[in-house]
Amino acid sequence: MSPDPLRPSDGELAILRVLWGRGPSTVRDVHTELSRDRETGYTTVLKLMQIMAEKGLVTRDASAMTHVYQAAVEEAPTQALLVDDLIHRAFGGSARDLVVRALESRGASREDMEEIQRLLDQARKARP
Amino acid sequence: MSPDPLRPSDGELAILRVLWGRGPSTVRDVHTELSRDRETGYTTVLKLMQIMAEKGLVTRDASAMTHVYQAAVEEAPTQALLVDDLIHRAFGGSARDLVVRALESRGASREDMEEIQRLLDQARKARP
DNA sequence: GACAAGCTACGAATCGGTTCGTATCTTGAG
DNA sequence: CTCAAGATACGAACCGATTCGTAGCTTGTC
Repeated sequence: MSPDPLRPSDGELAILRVLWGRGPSTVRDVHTELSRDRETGYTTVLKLMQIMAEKGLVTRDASAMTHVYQAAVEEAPTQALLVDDLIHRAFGGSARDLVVRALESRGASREDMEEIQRLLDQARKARP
Repeated sequence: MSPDPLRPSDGELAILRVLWGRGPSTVRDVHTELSRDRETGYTTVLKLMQIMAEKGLVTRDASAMTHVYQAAVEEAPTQALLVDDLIHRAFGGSARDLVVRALESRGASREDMEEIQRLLDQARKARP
């Protein structure tokens, strides 16, 4: 029986994003990267990554003294999981309502909208 | 100095959604409504709503013995806050990427897409 | 081989969110 | 008035996530 797909916490997600971006990395790599944004202790990151390994969010190669970690979950499905979660928690299950809010957000530029337009056209053809 | 806008937790959001839907409600109203989905104790909901009142997420009318609570934050801005939060935590700030994932989600029907299409057209006219 | 630097392991403290038991108050029915 | 039902208040426990100090293990350099 495989465990339910895991919902990464805030800290876990931050680490996953580094791993997705950099590929296999050491704790130091991740810590250095995260330190650009937040002040955070080295052993804090280490501990978190150890826990993530236990949970199956990352795998690690411990053959060398300095372990090398790798994301064990893919970016797209994880994002989809989080989006789905929010859709249910805050939008009563309506993906449309979430998209509406996202487009209202100041984060959505004209180019974004054109990109989305294109994706919509594609989706329509694929799913007529 | 007004406090930062509050990010409601899971439980808080569930309660807010009831208040948004029902309008001013008693603890019992909310508890009854929530009990459709989850088994949850009455005093648990009570306590949570008391804390939310302290935080300013809800207001309450305590003039009668049975207090009446009301959402103190609006639905749309709160949703926008949560969407923005997710955009930054999981999508590196790209609203577009979030929308893409949302549209891929099984939750987005053809009608949703058409609705979104319409919204996009509107948005384009408004923001040329 | 001894040391310094860098690494992992791990226990403990903390924190916010959540849950619930219990005490106390209010009110309507009899 | 008395009692039972139902409400609020509040402390305490619990839980998962996070943080960090400290101990102990490698390894490269001299």
